[in-house]
Amino acid sequence: MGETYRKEIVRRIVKNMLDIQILRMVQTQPLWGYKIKKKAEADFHIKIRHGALYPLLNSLERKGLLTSETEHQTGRARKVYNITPRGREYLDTYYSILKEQLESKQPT
Amino acid sequence: MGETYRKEIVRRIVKNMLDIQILRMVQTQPLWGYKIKKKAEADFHIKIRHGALYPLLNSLERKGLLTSETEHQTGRARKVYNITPRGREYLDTYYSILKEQLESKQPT
DNA sequence: TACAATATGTCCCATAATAGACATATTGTA
DNA sequence: TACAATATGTCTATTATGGGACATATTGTA
Repeated sequence: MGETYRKEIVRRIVKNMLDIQILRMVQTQPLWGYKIKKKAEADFHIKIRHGALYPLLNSLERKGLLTSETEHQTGRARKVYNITPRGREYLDTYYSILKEQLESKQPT
Repeated sequence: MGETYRKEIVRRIVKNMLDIQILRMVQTQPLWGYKIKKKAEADFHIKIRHGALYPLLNSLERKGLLTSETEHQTGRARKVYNITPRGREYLDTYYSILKEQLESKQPT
């Protein structure tokens, strides 16, 4: 069927909205950078560079959309991220705009 | 209410998916560049540079997502754009990915 | 003892994107 | 007759982005 452009559009959305995709993943379950990388690569079939991901995670924490706790149990320390109320607000706003796009309304 | 991030997210979507927003507008009614600029600025409350818009419209036509007919009636000639079956396919794929995002599914 | 995998971080350079100017043409209005 | 609005187009200098290297640390395995 008409899935010619699927890969291209998914790629564009993940590339430009990677922070939002991270919020979506972390909302489902707390995750750390390395796991987010692996999960995003598996889910979206695109390559995520860690050199871009870790600075992004740090900036999301600075913006108050994520919080982190360092876990020392396994191997090298992991920074496990959780979504904050602000992060949920950001996601909810995103979802409400998507709904309007689907209803063919222009965001106001 | 929680609309703190609304402007920012709309801006990001329109900036990164301007071609898709153009397809959405043109699907509703045939439009020309100047009108698309004015409509996008009114609907999304962002500034659209014509120096970016016209090359984008030409590339959408080259890709077969839009077709144009030149109208000579009024003032300077207008290139009135219509969406093509390919353009509709592109939009439909976009909408199906948005639906998956809303259902919290990962695109496959 | 290497090497692969896990885990997080910075930095640079080449390429890509963007803002804004330059360019032209028509119509209506002050 | 200017000027604003309509209408479409290109070009360049600056800015932003991205790929990939450099860096370090731990655990498990061949």
